[in-house]
Amino acid sequence: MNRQQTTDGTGNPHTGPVGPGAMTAGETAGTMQWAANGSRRPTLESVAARAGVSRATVSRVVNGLPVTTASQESVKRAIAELGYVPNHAARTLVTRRTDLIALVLPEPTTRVFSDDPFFPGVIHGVSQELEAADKQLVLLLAGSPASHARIERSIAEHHVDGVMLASLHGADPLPAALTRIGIPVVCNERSLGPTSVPYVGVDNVGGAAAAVGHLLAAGRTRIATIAGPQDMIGGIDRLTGYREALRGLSRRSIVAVGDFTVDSGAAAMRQLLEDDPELDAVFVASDLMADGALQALRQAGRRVPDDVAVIGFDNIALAAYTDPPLTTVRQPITEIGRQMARQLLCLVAGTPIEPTVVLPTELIIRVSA
Amino acid sequence: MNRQQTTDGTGNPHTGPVGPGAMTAGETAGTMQWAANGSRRPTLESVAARAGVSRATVSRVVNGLPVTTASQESVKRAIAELGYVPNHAARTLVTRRTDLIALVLPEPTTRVFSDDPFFPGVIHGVSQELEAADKQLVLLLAGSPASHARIERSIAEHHVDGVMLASLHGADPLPAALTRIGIPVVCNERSLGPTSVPYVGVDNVGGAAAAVGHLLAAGRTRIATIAGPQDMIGGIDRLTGYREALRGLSRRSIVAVGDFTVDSGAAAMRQLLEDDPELDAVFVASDLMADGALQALRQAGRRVPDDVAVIGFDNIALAAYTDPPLTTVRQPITEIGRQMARQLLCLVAGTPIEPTVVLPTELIIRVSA
DNA sequence: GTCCGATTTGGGAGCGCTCTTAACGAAAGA
DNA sequence: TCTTTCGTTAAGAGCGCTCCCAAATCGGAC
Repeated sequence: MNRQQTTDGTGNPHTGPVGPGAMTAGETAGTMQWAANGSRRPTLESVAARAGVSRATVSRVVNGLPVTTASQESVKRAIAELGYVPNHAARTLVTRRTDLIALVLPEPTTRVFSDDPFFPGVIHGVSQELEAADKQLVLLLAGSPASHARIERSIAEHHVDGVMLASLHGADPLPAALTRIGIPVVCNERSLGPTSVPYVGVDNVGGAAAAVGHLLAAGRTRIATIAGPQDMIGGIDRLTGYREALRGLSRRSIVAVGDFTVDSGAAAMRQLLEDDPELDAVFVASDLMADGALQALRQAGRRVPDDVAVIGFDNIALAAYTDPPLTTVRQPITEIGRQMARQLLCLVAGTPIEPTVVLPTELIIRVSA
Repeated sequence: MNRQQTTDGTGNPHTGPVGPGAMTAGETAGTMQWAANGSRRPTLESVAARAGVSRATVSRVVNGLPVTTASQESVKRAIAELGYVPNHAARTLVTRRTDLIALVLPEPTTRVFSDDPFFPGVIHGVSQELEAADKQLVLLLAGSPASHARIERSIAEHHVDGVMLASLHGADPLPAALTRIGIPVVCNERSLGPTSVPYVGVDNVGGAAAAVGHLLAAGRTRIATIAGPQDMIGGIDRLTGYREALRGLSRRSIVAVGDFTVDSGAAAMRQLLEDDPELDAVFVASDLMADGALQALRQAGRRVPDDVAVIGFDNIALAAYTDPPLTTVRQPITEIGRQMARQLLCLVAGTPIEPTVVLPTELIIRVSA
């Protein structure tokens, strides 16, 4: 990392042959400087000229195709001497690959990166997998409808090789639009729209049912739920799991709906206490909402878990720090990202995949239930 | 969003003129389908042929350059009919712009996206600003040394127009390497290396001093600190602020060092209690470490804030939920991202900038001090 | 020494776009 | 009516790379 700046003639615009003698004594071989003197970066052509071979041969070396050892060596030396780096755009133009993978987060950005560690977790998993495949991650945050259009355009420009969609709302037209453009798509959770797209989901129903089962086993009798938004799979399926666990037990379901935020959880909890002051347990469809519910219960003078047991969903870091620490259903967030990336990479490579991946959830018992 | 699939001949490989009569009755003008029949996407050439003008004229329309109303209209119609979208790679090849901006996070990925909301916050700010400028965000997570090399290569490929570096450790060679490549760079906090790079920082010294001042004003006499890593500006400057506030008061400084994680904070706290059992206050250089410190104090049987006052730094969401809620120094994380992006966009556009931006910090008083 | 087959290499075309240059057409002046 | 001038448009030359195909080269067998 101690390269020195040189101003020799090798980086000049002329692309004619450059003899080996062109290097002056002051140069450090392998670390030549082409940016400093304002000249163009070296091209395949200039490397070829220096190595005394053709463009095609250099291209073969760069791409690891078979070449005789002799020319391989001279090419490699020329590459090192000139500091050649292939031009990404030129390569993309002909191969039609960009090695770019997009992750679309169609949430208002304020929600995406405020408290909810879901998206950071997904990004983490995705980037692990992409790094291994030597692809780059393009982050597309679609807060406004305007950016929705922008995303579609940017993808239509064939700017990326594949797209991951996380956390879709309702029958979002994006999966269908992207499929029509002919670009590989993988979703987080199944699509609610008419178009079916490969997806990676978690066992929301099973997780919710396990939570409610735990409450039942603890002898709770009036179990309410704070559901998530009913235009999202997570919201819908966790409510379904709650209902399934209660079905046949002649237990009435007591439902309020939130939008996965802390405030909506608190509001929903107040509503539930009003609807049924006798309730002794709540299954909440997200930890953030559960935190809001805990606050509301405290304000209402209910003790947790003595008076009311509370179970959340997600197992975010915050869950261990609420008062009391939150019993919750863990979903493997990082693994979702990893699996989405893995699936998409297969799709991009043309390898057939199992279009549906459902990851398990797990009940984490702390203090609140 | 209700396009229908058609299989007319317009999308065929031939690029000769296509008369207006080529559209069959079954087509929906403006929504033609070129991907479904496996043919190539329309090019400038095919749009030109259909509009009865030259490539150059279409290019002008696409780029908003002046063109007579007549040809403008026919071109726009042809673009709509063919569903033309410009090819990003081809454009990049000649303009040498990619409209891609990289954000490099040179942390072990596990730390980047686990509990620390610093990076999500920066990403949030950055993407707000980039969206406004119609640039795309490429996320480069540099966990291992191997990925360090990968990042340098990918940037050398002229894959992005500019780079933002967040949270550098020590004298990281990356800023210098990127500057040498000739690509605009903006850092988060000033560089510790020999190369000076434009940066956006926060008033770490002032924030730390304010925190310690608050402790002094509350009558605390033995004020310790848990410093951050001493190879990062945040770690160094917050320690400096602590020392400056104590200077001249003939107060001994009591220092332990952590690495910004919860566990290191707990360990440091235990060390401090051992070094000076009489201490009555701690300024901790990050909220995550402060949370660890709180746990350690609880385990040691010290009451907060009665026995020991604690102040953190960052004001992450968790700070409001610790036991007791944490008094801390807020730094405007999103604004850091926004400013970095704004600075970099200027640099990319060739506009001169003020190379140093320092954002204010603010003491948030809760319960712990 | 010659021939054939198998490798290896070089040249050329083309990916889709922008930008410069030159030709073109229309309007204005003589 | 003919020339001058201005604005518009068309054509062409790349940008740097990959890939195809033909030419060159090598090795071994006869």
